[in-house]
Amino acid sequence: MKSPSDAGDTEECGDPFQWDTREDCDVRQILDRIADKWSLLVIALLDGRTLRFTELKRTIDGVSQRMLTVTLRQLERDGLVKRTVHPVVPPRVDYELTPLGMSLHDTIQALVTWTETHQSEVAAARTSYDARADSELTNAP
Amino acid sequence: MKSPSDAGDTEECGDPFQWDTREDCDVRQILDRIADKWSLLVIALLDGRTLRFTELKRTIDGVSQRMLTVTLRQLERDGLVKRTVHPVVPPRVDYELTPLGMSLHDTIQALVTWTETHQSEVAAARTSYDARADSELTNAP
DNA sequence: CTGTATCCTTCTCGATACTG
DNA sequence: CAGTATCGAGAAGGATACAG
Repeated sequence: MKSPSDAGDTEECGDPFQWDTREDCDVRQILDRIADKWSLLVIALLDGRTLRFTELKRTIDGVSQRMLTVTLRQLERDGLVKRTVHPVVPPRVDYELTPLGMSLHDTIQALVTWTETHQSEVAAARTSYDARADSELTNAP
Repeated sequence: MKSPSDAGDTEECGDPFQWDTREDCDVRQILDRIADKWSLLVIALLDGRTLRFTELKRTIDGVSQRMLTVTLRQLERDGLVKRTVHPVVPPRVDYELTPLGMSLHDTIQALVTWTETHQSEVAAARTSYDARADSELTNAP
């Protein structure tokens, strides 16, 4: 079901169990990029609207100016985000999703939704695991 | 500095525009974890089957023994992967998705599929971006 | 306002060696 | 086979200053 051999690509990822696990594969490179902490948040936030640099920075708690700039540049380079500079003073730069970015947004949003839905289960699992590891340390020094 | 001065701020992740962007939010923590490079691959590979440690290591090109161990421990702690130790010699440890992990797998797989489907578009966007940046450099301002 | 450039700390990650 | 432990290189990331 995950045969990547449809884009006329030269990658020999025909094996459904092996697909793109090689490091030099394009899919791996792209996956590493969009699976990025900040990229995920930016794409999730640019949900059908335009935001300015400062708005993004203010909304994403904890992001530094540098990392936001770097992230936006990467997303722009990958064709996921469109950057519009308005020649006014003070400068105004708008960011919005491209059609490609919008198609990715649906998937990203599904990931966010899953996290929101199952966060209590994950938290419970962590507590359980930590308790178990703790008792093992006590019982078997 | 994890005090976002939320004196009267409510933990309201239901807001579609603000949701979980604060760093101390559980969703952010979990998102950072599952958006991890290796976690993504492991979950994608454990698609309805059981794999041994060595099988995973051999399949995921480029992963070190250390990172695979760390990743698997995290996934086990989060309740996404079940680890089964068989008391035999030589040791045999099986890894498989838990029901919670399976529910996440669907979303992860969608992300992988998106990447496979759109990798050529992303590659084209990168080429275009690089060419544009290059010509700007040539056009010495 | 929206960056770029620089320095510097942090911490991930890989290589290696060793254990049950 | 399946880890654990340790260490060092190098990247990631934050703080700051400054420019357009």
